[in-house]
Amino acid sequence: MPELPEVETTKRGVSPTLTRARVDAVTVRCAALRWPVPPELAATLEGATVLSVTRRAKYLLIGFAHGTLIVHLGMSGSLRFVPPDTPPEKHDHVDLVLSPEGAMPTVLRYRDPRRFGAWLWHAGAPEHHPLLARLGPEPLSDAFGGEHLYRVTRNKSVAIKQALMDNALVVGVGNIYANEALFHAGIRPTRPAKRLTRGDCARLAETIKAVLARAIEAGGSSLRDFVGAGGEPGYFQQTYYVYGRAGEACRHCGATIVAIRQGQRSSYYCPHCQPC
DNA sequence: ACCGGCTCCTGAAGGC
DNA sequence: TGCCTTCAGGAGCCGG
Repeated sequence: MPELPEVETTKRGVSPTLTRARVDAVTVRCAALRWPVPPELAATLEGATVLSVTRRAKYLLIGFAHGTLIVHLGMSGSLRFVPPDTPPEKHDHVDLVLSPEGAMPTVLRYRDPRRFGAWLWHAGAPEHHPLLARLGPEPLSDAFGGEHLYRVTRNKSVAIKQALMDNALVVGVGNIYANEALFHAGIRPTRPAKRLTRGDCARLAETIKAVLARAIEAGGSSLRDFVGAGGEPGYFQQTYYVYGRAGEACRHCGATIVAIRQGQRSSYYCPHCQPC
């Protein structure tokens, strides 16, 4: 499932080819994503040139002179380049046929089996789009840190694990990295957010940054997958300390990792390393 | 303002 | 062996 590191890796992978490329054609085979792909998307993009590829939270922002293409990978979405005339496979929902600057035509192909992703168009500045306007700070930016985390959790009785996944507080911390960061900070996911001390928040903010930065670094090695017609781009298996390890031994102390449910999500923790 | 629950969808996993 | 059921998950949205 694409978390922020996968989206960042995807951005870095597609950006060199996509930037300054001209969109020659847009094929939407299935418009039924999380929200309908706008019917006029093809007419809007055809003939236009990509000016920039950026990321905000888990949204990829493909900038044009007249607006922004907003792409979200949802749970199972992926982007890759394929040669022109490559037959689409099941779940290949959208193609951008591109003439990259100084290179042969190629196709940016979007696959998304579960169709939780999104392809949207926004004519104004992307930061004013309703989906982006109320987002919290980027976790790897200086705007996010212990002080911010402390301040925004003071009135939150919700569990810290759920607070971390609230995009209004901080973006890009999904289920996997919320669990992992809490483990490394020694904080149990069920603790009410407002019960975290300044020190807890400082430690937790640092482990969030470290865990995400490390995953992005690991993702760099998969960038080669973007250039060929090859396999799945950007997703990388890492060694997790708690996520998905219910019943297994803690890598630090050997205690048995516990799984619980919090707000329709799986949480995992070590009862010894995360005492409360 | 806050918070819990629902929802979209399909592949994978589990049970008999 | 195979079919049927259950479940996970990002995150917006709605109702209390």
